[in-house]
Amino acid sequence: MTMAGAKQSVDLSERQMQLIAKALADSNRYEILKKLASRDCATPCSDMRACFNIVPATLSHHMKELETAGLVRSEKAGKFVNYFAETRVLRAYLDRLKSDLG
Amino acid sequence: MTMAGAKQSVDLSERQMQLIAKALADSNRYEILKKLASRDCATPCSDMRACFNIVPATLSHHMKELETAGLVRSEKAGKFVNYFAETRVLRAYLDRLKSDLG
DNA sequence: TCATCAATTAGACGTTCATCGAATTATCGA
DNA sequence: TCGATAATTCGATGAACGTCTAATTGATGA
Repeated sequence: MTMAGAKQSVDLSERQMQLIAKALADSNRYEILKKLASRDCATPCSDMRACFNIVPATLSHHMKELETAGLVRSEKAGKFVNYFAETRVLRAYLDRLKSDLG
Repeated sequence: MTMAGAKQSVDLSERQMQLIAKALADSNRYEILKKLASRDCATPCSDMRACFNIVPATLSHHMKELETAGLVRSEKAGKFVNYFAETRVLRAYLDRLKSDLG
């Protein structure tokens, strides 16, 4: 039992560690995640299509990669989709890198 | 001017950020780096060939990738090559991720 | 209901990548 | 000097990836 009120810490599998590293290795995805993390509110899909010079299909592909890696969560809002950065997963990734490679 | 005696902090270019992420995305390279980081002493090339089920050419390729990313430094010792983990670069990478995406 | 718009999926294309065997370079000991 | 050993480089191959266009799904408002 950990401290009451503390957010559950995330445990990452080897597979997820690879997925995260791969997700961060593409500059478009990195910028997308950076933007998502900078606002801590919902960010609609179309907002990002305006920022990054990519076609909808490509953006969709990248968002899926980020979601599969666990770095991003999505919520449907009618016709639209909102995205959120999963900061806990990123933190877990950083902690793991530090403990494995520090 | 920073504190006297403090190691110079490393500034990473966008390009190097990508190279590091990509270097960490391969499981063989990750394990190699992990091994290198666990010993803080020199590790000969042949030591690693014994641990990972890789042919010399492939190991050479991975070490080059890690060196290009800046995560590893090498020193020739006669017929052999010794490798060292560049912990300062890794630390800089973690700091940068935290400040960009935290 | 139907036309419109948001987003995803499917399929294709060119590039990058991990891996290997073979050839090459470099160093050491006999 | 010469054979043996360590490591790198070269060239090839098959898989994975980023990107695009076109087709599809899903939801909204007229």
